[in-house]
Amino acid sequence: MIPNKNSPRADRARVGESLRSRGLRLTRPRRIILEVVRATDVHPSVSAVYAQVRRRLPRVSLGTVYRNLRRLAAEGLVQERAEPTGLRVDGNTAPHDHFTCVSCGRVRDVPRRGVAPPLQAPARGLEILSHRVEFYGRCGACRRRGGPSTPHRRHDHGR
Amino acid sequence: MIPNKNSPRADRARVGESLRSRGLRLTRPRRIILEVVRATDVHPSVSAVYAQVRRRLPRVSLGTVYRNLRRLAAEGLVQERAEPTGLRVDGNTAPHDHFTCVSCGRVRDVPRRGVAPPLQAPARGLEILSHRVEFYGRCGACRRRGGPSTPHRRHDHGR
DNA sequence: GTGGCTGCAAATCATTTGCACTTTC
DNA sequence: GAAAGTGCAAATGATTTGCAGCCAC
Repeated sequence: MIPNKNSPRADRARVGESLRSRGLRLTRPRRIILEVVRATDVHPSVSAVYAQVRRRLPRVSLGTVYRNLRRLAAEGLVQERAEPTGLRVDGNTAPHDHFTCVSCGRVRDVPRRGVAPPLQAPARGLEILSHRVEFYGRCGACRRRGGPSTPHRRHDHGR
Repeated sequence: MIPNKNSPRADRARVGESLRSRGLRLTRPRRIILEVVRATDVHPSVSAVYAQVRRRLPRVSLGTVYRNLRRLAAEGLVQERAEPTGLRVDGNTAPHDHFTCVSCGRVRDVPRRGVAPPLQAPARGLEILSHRVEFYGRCGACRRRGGPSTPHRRHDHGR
């Protein structure tokens, strides 16, 4: 929801730098796609990204959006999230966890607490490189709106 | 991998009970689907489930498998997992976490440590009902096979 | 008996891909 | 100028759905 508070100019410079530093060609579609994804924290679907990008670049194709998101994810510049409804993108590269409201379905970032809680292996022989934590529950708004949980889409904690 | 160690007879009884207790009709396809999912911990894809069920009931349709998995998930008898490759099913209803090997791609259950570590809200105003933890790293076999990580499918921690 | 469930086939939706043309380096 | 990237359209794959008949209750 809360979009990036930095100036578009600064963002653009930072985005260009991110791309260049990974040896990615700085094309117009690519730059705009990354800017769009970084400017939000709502974990947009691919078509949402497409729609946004299109505003600035009416001739982009959906295929280009997919290709670039995949590439950007491979370079670690964004994270892909497979949700039951389809692929979504997370432009927040800082370590953080997620909270999904089972009532309205919205996903928001929450700070990761404890610097690196589960780094030791949860079972023998496993080498842990990273981990993710997903919380499920009801957000403030839905809780206030009262009543028992009214699942958004099946009470599906299974992405 | 390690299939259910209980006798098929006992499983069948338990499965029947699970279904009946939720007011679900005990149909042959439904019962077999649940048995199949419960008999493994490899988080099979839908078509893997389909293939297994088909062995015992050659005329089932893929549609029936989908419909039932969705229904069973809604009743909390299985968990659906959206992976980048498609829907997968987790028949383990006990609380547990997951480990995904970034090298071979296999997902295995790992015990949840600490009874209920993150029950307090990670941010104000949120009511936490449940949570999931996913670990990523390399499994014993892949580690032994040596060398630096060779991602299975893009080093995608994003399900 | 009848409502829920099924098999089948067709429909839908997301994602990927081939190719000729642009653009970046 | 060459390689990488793009737009477009068609292909692929996964999942859903309509419908007529079947089965559990």
